[in-house]
This record gives sequence, C-alpha cells and structure tokens, in this order.
Amino acid sequence: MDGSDPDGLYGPARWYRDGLGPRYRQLYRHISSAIADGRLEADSQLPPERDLAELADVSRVTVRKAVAQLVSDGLVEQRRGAGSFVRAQGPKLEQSLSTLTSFTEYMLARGKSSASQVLLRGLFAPTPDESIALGISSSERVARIERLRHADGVPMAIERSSLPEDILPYPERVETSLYTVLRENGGAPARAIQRITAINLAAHEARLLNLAEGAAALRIDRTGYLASGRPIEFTRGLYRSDIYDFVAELRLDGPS
Amino acid sequence: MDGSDPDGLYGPARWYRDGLGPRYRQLYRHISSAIADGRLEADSQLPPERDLAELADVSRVTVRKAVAQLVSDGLVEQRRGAGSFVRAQGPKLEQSLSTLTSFTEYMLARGKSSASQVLLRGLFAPTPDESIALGISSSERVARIERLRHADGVPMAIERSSLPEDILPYPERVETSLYTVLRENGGAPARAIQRITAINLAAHEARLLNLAEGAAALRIDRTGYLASGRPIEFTRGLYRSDIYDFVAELRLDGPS
DNA sequence: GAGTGGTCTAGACCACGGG
DNA sequence: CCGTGGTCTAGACCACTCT
Repeated sequence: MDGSDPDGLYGPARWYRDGLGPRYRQLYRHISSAIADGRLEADSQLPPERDLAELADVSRVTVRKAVAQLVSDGLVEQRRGAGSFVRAQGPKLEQSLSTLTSFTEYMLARGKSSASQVLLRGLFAPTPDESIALGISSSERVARIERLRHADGVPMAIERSSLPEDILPYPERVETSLYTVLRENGGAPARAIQRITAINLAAHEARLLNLAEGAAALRIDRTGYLASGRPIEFTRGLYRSDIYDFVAELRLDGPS
Repeated sequence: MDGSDPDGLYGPARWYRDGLGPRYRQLYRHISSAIADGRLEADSQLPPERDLAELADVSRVTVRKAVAQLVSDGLVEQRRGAGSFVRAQGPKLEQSLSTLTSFTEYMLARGKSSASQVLLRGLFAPTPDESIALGISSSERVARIERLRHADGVPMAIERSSLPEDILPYPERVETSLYTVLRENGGAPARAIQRITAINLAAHEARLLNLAEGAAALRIDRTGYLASGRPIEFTRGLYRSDIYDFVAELRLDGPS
C-alpha cells in the first residue's frame, strides 16, 4: 500500500488546509487541478477508493463525495468492478455546469490568459427581470456591472451582474472580481440557481463578441443567494457557443 | 414524532418496492412526484432530515442523498439552521439538467399530453460526429431515429438518436420509447454525458419547430454508455428555447 | 477469487439561525 | 437555548469485472 502513491499526490499535507472548507471539497479541488494541469493523464486510473481513503487519511465516504463531484463535472468516469478513470478532454473549452464559478479561475486552470473589460458600472432603476429575481421594488435601485470577458485575447462572454444597492453601494469600486468585493463586505452567495436558454445576439452584443448579428449564443441567468436565502445577485451571461461547451454528467435511472 | 406525517406520505410502503433500484433513488422519485403534482405545496417545509429518516425507516445519510438530488434539480432549497423547503416553480417549462431523460415522462408529470412523430428510421453510414461518439469505423452502419416531439400539440424538440447496428439492428421496430426497446434487448445506457450549445436553426429544422430560419435553439448532445463503458447512444436534440428552460442548482465554493 | 465501485447503517460533532 | 442542515467516521454487505 505504501508504493501506490509514489508522488505523494494524495497525502493530506498535499491537499488539506484548515479553514479552507470541507475535506471532500478540498480533495475534489486537488484532484481536479491535477487533472487540469496534466499531472493525472487522460485514461489513467485513480487509486481504488479504499486506497485513496487510506492515502488521504479520510473515510471512504469522504473520498466518494469528492470523486462524485469529479464525475458530475465529466472529469472522471467510474465503472463498477473496474475502477475510476480520468476522462480524455475534448479540444473545445468545456465548463462544468455544476461548478460554474469564476471565469478567471477557470481560464487559469486551462493555461489561458484572461482579461475583463468593464463596459458599465453604476446604480440604476431595476428592470422587471431584476425586480423579480432580487425581490426589490421598482423604486429602489440596483448596482449593475457589465463586463466583456476575454481569453487569450478572444472575446468569450458578456456578463451583466445586478445587485441590490445595500449589498453593493459602490459598484465603481469593483475592479477585477465581484465576489472578492462581496466577501470583503461580508457576503458572497452561498447557493445559486441557473437557467439556460439560447438567444439570437442583438447587433451591439454581436459586435462585442466578434460575431454576426443574430448568431446563436447561450444565455445563462444565475440568481445567487446568501445562506439566509436572500437573493443578492442576478447575473445574465451571454456565451459564445462556438467556443464554449457546457458539460454535465447525467445519472440515468436504475432498473425499472 | 408520530403526528408529523398525517398523510403517511413518507412511510416505506408509500415509496419503496424491492427491485426498483436503490432506496435514495426511489425516495427521491417519490418526493419529486409529490412536488410535481402538488401534494407538497410551494414554500412548504419538508420534515427535518432526522424525522424523515425515522418516518421513511432509512438512515439519515440515505435521506440526504435523496434530498441532494431534489436540490440539484432546483425543486428543493435547504437552509442551514432553518430547514428544507419546496421551491416555487416558474410558469415556463423547467427541466432539470441532471435528470434529462424521458421527454414523455417529463410531460406526463407536468400534466401535458405528449406525442412523437417519427421523421426517419433506418440504417445509415455514420457521420464523423457519430463515428467519434460511438467509437465505430466509417465502414460500419448506425441505426438512426429522428423524431419530432410535441406537447399539447405544440412542437417542442427534434431528437435524432444514433446507435451502433449491433445494439439496434431493427430501428424500424422503435414505436414510442427507444429506451424500452433497448431494455428488452438487454441494454439501456447506465450513464451519459451531455454537452450543451446554442445554434441557429436551419430552414428545415425551423419549419418543423414552427420558428423562423436562424432562430436560436438549444442543442444538447448526449452520449450514453453501458455500465461496461461502451458508448451505445448518441442523441442530438434541438429544443425550442422560447418554451424550455433548463435549470440546475449550483454549489458555490466555501470559505477561501 | 480478488478487487472494484454502489449502497446503507448508526452514530458523532460542528455551524448556524431563530420554528 | 434547541433544532436545523453540514460534515465525517468505521464498518458492513452487495453487484459487478477482470483474470
């Protein structure tokens, strides 16, 4: 059992730090980044769950919870009786639907440079969509931030985030990461619900993304909630679907 | 504890049958359908996990696994210290991305009538997409079934499924459910990976869906695998995004 | 048969919020 | 405070694959 982890990739010291969240999440991130940067090759086999538990010094249940996330991201494939294997990744950018978090982090993990260009920042009267999603009246104001996201110099997405004024009173202070500012002010979302649809780009959106007017794009609306259940973020993102792929694993029903 | 389940909604006899799959999955389906048909109202609270475990006569871990699926479907919301609540459902058709399986079942649960019109059935030479997804050579043939899906008389989606010839040698025998035929022949997919993109509809597709040429639609490519890991199904679905919404819950990172 | 993932249990402690 | 969900454990048994 001692020769099965030559790089010490799975020792607790390699992935666990106190205060950075639950073990299963940190272990998930550790393995996930090992796959992203090639330390774990495509089609290679992960250690059996029982070994992994012993190597990482956690229970098997915790290992399974970490691996389950890798599976739902499409990064790992499990076959009963056989083992757990790293899935080969396609050439297109693939983003997991179950862990859509930071554009910047995602591109970093793929070895891409990323940049954001702020298109708009300020306080405005809410649109009906925003009123409903954030649960505020039309007499209140919302902070709005609109950004154009680039990767390796190519425009990839337009993201417009709206938040209640009391959550983000000074939107002009947001420079890079919205979530960083929110955490400093004591509250980033703990949960979110996404809705995915397809739209035809308007002329000005198409221009920004370097596409033709009317081109199809993915629209992902995300409503983020504090742990208390209060909605504090409504983000509408338009993604170039010729570059992005959104991926999810799907568990089909058992015997019926 | 005995007065907290007046309808006996959670007793084992109400949801568990031997041979129909794991307990957490059956319990999930039971609660899910209770929400879909209104037996559990929006904003109502589920029993605490510990009570639910006792009522259903399973361990709390099993209850949590069932509830976790409801959460990822966007059907239930959990708040630490407060409880688990049934989420209010929007007016649009919302389909969970983590359980995208049967069009027919989904519409049934929503009280919609559904119908399928077969556009094409037969054996053909594989396209490059199909060759790659199914891992077959270009000299073999694939069974193809193309269907137009209606709900309440409105065209909703076009689905084209391709399978290796040895899996589905007689495609013309598929009448209603592809999966039913596969199960009879000894093998429906156990796992699947989905890729979601947006596309502009071609003229003939648009006509079928009652939309204008070039209208944006969601394209969902699903590759289904046997338990052995062999890919046996490649389905490309085009969904009207003016009617459908695809929904997913999203867990954001913990403290950082 | 040996090894793998899949399911399930009973119990513990923590973090958070206001029934 | 007590009740809630969140995390984690050690161990058991089953179903399946591979050889």
